[in-house]
Amino acid sequence: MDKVYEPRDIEQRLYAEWESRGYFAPQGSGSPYCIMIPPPNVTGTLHMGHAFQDTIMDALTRYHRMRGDRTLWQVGTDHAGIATQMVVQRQLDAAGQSRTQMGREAFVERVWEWKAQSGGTIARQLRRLGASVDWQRERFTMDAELSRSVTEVFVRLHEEGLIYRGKRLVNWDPKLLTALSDLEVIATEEEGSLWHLRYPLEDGSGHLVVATTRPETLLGDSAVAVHPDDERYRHLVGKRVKLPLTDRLIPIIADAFVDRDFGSGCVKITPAHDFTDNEVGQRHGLPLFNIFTLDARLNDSVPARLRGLAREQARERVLEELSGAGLVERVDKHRLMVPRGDRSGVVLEPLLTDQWYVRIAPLAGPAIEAVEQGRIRFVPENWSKTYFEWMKNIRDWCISRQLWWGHQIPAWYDAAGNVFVARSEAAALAAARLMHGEDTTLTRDPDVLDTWFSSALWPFSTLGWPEDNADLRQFYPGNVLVTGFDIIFFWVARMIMLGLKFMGDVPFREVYVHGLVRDGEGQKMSKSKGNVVDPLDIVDGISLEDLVAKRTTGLMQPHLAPGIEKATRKQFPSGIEAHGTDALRFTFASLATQSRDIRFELGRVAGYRNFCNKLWNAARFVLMVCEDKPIAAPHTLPQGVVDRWIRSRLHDALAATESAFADYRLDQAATALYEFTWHEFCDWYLELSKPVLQGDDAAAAAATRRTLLDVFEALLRALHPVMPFITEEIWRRVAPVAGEAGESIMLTPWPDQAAFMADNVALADVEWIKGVILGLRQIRGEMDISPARRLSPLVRDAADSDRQQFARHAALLARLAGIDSVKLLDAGEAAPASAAAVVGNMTVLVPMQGLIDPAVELTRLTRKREKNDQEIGRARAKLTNPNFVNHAPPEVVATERERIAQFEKVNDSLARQIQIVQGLVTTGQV
RNA sequence: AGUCGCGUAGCUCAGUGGUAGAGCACUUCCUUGACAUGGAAGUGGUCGGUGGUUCGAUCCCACUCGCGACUACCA
Repeated sequence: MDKVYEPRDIEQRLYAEWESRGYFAPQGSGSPYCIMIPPPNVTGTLHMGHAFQDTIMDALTRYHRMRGDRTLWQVGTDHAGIATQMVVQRQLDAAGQSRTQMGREAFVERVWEWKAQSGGTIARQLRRLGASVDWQRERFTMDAELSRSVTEVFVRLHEEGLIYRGKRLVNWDPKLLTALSDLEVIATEEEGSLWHLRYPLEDGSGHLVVATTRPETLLGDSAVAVHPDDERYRHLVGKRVKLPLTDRLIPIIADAFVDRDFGSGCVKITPAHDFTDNEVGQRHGLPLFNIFTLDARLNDSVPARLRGLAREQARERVLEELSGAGLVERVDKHRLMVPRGDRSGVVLEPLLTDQWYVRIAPLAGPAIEAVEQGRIRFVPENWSKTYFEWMKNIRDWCISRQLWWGHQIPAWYDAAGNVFVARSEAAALAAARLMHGEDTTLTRDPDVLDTWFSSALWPFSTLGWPEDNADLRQFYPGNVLVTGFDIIFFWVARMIMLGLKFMGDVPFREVYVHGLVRDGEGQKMSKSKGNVVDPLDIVDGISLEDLVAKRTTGLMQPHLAPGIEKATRKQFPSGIEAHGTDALRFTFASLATQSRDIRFELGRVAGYRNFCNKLWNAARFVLMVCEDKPIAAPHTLPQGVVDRWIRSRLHDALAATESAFADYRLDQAATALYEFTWHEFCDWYLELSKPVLQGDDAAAAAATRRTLLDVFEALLRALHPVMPFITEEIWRRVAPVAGEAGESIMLTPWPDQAAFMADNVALADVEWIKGVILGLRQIRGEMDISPARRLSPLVRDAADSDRQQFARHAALLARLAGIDSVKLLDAGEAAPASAAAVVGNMTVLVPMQGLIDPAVELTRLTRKREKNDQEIGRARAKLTNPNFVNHAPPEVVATERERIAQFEKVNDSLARQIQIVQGLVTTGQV
């Protein structure tokens, strides 16, 4: 084995093997365990959020597979309607082609080509991460089978009256020329103005002042509203004003929604272009004046001179004309919430159009109950509040999009505009002809469904629904959904609603909501900020030049490139080193806390790369001392205290890891395993084993080899869910030596705690050994005594048990503490001038012999005593407080008394020692 | 406006009603046959502030300051 772990070649080779041997498919007869991957955009690429999420899911999947569950991690991709269509459209633009010229069929064909070309990227990237998804079952939301599910759901919902078509105000994207759902609207606070406009009263007796942030929509006003109790305007209610720039007379109405303290207290009502106004309009039976075209220009309903103006120009012109007429009273600066499309970024326009909607209330009720009743559990629990908050105020879901890429709505119209919703065109036609005659012809609704409509079916459409089959029965409901909080509404809630509706059961039992990965400064990673890190660049490494190129090409706003380049060069002066997949995965696991934001820092990955290397070298050691050497038979219980100790510690580490997995606390699992591997197994056990392995007792050495192999092999398995590659690579070398059969660590069972006994006696003994070693190391460390220098310490106040321990562990102490001999002093026996370490009830003395500066030793001892004094002070304060003694639980009081006794004992020794050393310092003798 | 979250070592974060932890960084020493991507020792924190509950609060409660996210029809 190489001295340094080199993941590069190992990872891809192992993954190919796993996949080709079919290890990822559900196996065995254990209870089913299923995770549905949140399907990434088929033409997308893997980002840090994916990598984080996939690491969590893979760790859970591998863990459950090892626990014997019949495990399925369902993989697949999403067609991502708007996003994908935009990408292809941009490609066409660049090539000087136009979508509309091309026609629908050719365009859709073109998108499929793009999918074929780029669709494999994210799958390849998933493989590099080690994701143990079952590729045999890979699905795509526009596969024939899944499309069939979509149609089926649509038709059934329509039959039940839960899908309807209606002309309503909808969030319209004037750039993409499609309707959007409420969730696709990003409300941003922006700087704007509040214009105070004068609307002349019909009778010429003056004017009303109306405050608005959108003066151009004045052309579509139907009324002016005031609060019914507003004394200033009460007498005007029922009268009319002359709408400026038009000849229309509009009424002054009273409605309690008006806030008297905002603006002038008078609101213009534009029912065709504002959601609130629309409701007011309905309440008061006001007419709707649509003044915009689909691309947000003024239409023919406005005065001829204004027609065709884009809404921004329209605003200018309207204001010009109003000020010309003296109708602008004043303009205030005003911060307002502006609705923008989450894809296009342009300001959305509430527009009156025909769209399809899902009547959501009947679906939301059961979905709320499912969570209330605990049939679905959010982890962390808090997210259920967010879920309830939204679900209880949910509004009908606009599901039609004026796009070409997606599931076309299964609705057909005859010439008279009658609509036929059916599973196929033939069925629609049959129905139409039955009703309206044999010569009826149909045209299909051109719209497609919101991408999230098909995503909502993912937990059952991927398993073959509406067919009934074994997979569906086994793997629905899934066990856990792993997702970010950003799509609780978009996806989680909708899966719950439709799962309950069509499967009669929840789609998953638990929803594990993880945090969002941000950069080291806490900024969201985005291409335009230039702070994106490709997870595979952390795995494989990347040169600075390549990184700069990657970050600065293909920018939507090319002018940002220089800034991005500069920042990148500063942050990564020499590019990014290769860290390997396992190091990255371990990093993600360690970051999987319950916090909402996760700051990703490369330094952390480097730390875990070092951890991989540590494990690698532990393997080298284990192999070196075990290969071709006598090894005790498996299942022989070790007698050596150190062997028993490490087994007991592994027992605890496994318990901690298991409970961490059960709680979705991968950070705690990672910590438990890291801690055990590095600070117990490597730092102590490997060192403590050396004297035995090199000693004369062949039987003891063979027994230690057994434990070494047992513990290490089990450790590899415990680490495998998080670090699949390195553990597999090492396991294949170690398993044969350990006498373990099997092709792959992937197929081994999760280590059994019962095989590693808890052993309190061994724990106490090793604590004693460590105490002596640490005490001596401290003296060495602080006195700068060379490790090469052997010591011959003396021990004062040794009890019989201490004597026995010294005798038993002489070889260990000789090696780890670097001591030649130990002399146990009798009571009252004089000692030479020494540095001292208090260990339990005894004091270990290292004769100074010119090695030790008494002054330094004096400071050291004094500092120790001061610390102890603080503890004693605090403990005494408690114990002298009668309230504490009377009210605190007796065991707490007892512990406190013990502590104080212990500290005092130590301080007695220290005081004695300080006195001696003090003497040396003042006399200058050593 | 409403809902939720965060504030702990220089940095990034765990954590607990009774003794405050990790990683990185920092200081000193060490090329000891697993590992310098290493080993040993060490420095560093009135746990945002105030008040309350309690024998005891970093932890529970209230208020407050600072930051953030989400939801929402103040034109």
